[in-house]
Amino acid sequence: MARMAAKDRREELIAAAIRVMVRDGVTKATTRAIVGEADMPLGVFHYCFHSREELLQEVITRLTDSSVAKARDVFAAEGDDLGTRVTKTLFTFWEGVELSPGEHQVGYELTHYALRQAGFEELARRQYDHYLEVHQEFLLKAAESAGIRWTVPLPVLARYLNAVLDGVTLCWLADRNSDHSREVLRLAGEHLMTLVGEDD
Amino acid sequence: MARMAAKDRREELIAAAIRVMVRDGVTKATTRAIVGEADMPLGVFHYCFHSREELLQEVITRLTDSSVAKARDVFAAEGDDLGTRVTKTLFTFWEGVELSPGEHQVGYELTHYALRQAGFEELARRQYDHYLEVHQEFLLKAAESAGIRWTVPLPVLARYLNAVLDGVTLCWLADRNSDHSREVLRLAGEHLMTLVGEDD
DNA sequence: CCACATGTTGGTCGAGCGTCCAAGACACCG
DNA sequence: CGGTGTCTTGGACGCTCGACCAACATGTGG
Repeated sequence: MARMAAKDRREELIAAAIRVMVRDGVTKATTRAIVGEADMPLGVFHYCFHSREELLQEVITRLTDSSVAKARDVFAAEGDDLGTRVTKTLFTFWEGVELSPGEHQVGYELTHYALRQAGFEELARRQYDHYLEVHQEFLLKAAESAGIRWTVPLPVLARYLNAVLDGVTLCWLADRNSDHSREVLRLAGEHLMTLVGEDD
Repeated sequence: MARMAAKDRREELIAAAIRVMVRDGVTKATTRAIVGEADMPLGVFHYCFHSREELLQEVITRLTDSSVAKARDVFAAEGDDLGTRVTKTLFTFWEGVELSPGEHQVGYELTHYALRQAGFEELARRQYDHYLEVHQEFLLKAAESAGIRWTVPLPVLARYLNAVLDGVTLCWLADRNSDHSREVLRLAGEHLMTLVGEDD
């Protein structure tokens, strides 16, 4: 095998682990499956990682960071009125779900894994802290640029938004009813538009 | 060990499996952990079940049936106006979540397990079909006894309700923010009340 | 009382798992 | 050139898992 710095190999292994998880699920992402995906000999694994848990920890943070970044890109669009901006954001998010369901599925699987693994609960908490933060940020900026304020406390509204997106995704992963899922998003978007007040 | 019909032993093993899952998670529910919880010798397991998957299948259907039945009990209350009835239902559901988080956690874990296990996807679909059906039933009966109709198609509204509950629960399992979770439920309840029209 | 069905038990098998290690290959620097 | 630190590799370990089975115990019906 070509000689490579341990740091670089770590990155490739993390990427390979994510690919395996997306394709086959978190539980199937064994050390052997991961090095197999990366086409490396087994011994490499524990030369680059203290333990399998260390890699999993890394995967969780990378994956939430990347999905947070992806979400931030979603609401980059300026120049629309509040209503179409909210709608666009919701449906752009939804496109992402339908385009790559595996990634979202892995997100949930990792959350539940972390909640059960002693010492990993904190990671699950941080995961949702980030999600809530992103949604709050979106709501704040949208309100600012539209010159309105939300009539519901921002943390609550962010949690509501997060809940609807998570809930719709979860249900769709099970029954794949795209039409109804989109209708729910439309409904939630319209609801948000009823929660605006005059700017203060 | 006292002699017992295989059918009865099956039931005890299923119950033991559920206890293990609620306490330690689905992945920890190994054949050995389950017979240990039921205080039976290991050999019993494959005398009562073809395979571990057969038991898991049974656990999934039992657990969704029981949570569906529990949900049905929640909205038994008659004699209130629509608003308080909706509120009461949401918060009774929420009490159940805070009282026994493990059960709900297991529900999600089993969904994701089923979605990954070849031949089990159908079970995940059925699980959510049942949930949606219960929510739809609630919305229908509530509307009937209040003499109103919903201005949104019932399947969509049921999915919306399901999404909010699932999403709030999932987020709370990670960060345990009860106050904000309840505020979200209140918000969703108020939203529902804006979706009523005159009876037709 | 025998025969047959049903239930009980402890041990064992092979596979897969995370982890570890010794031995070698390679690169860089004094 | 020799030495030192970094990387590579295949194999091996101890363990847990789902599954299986032969031998035995117990109940039931003729």
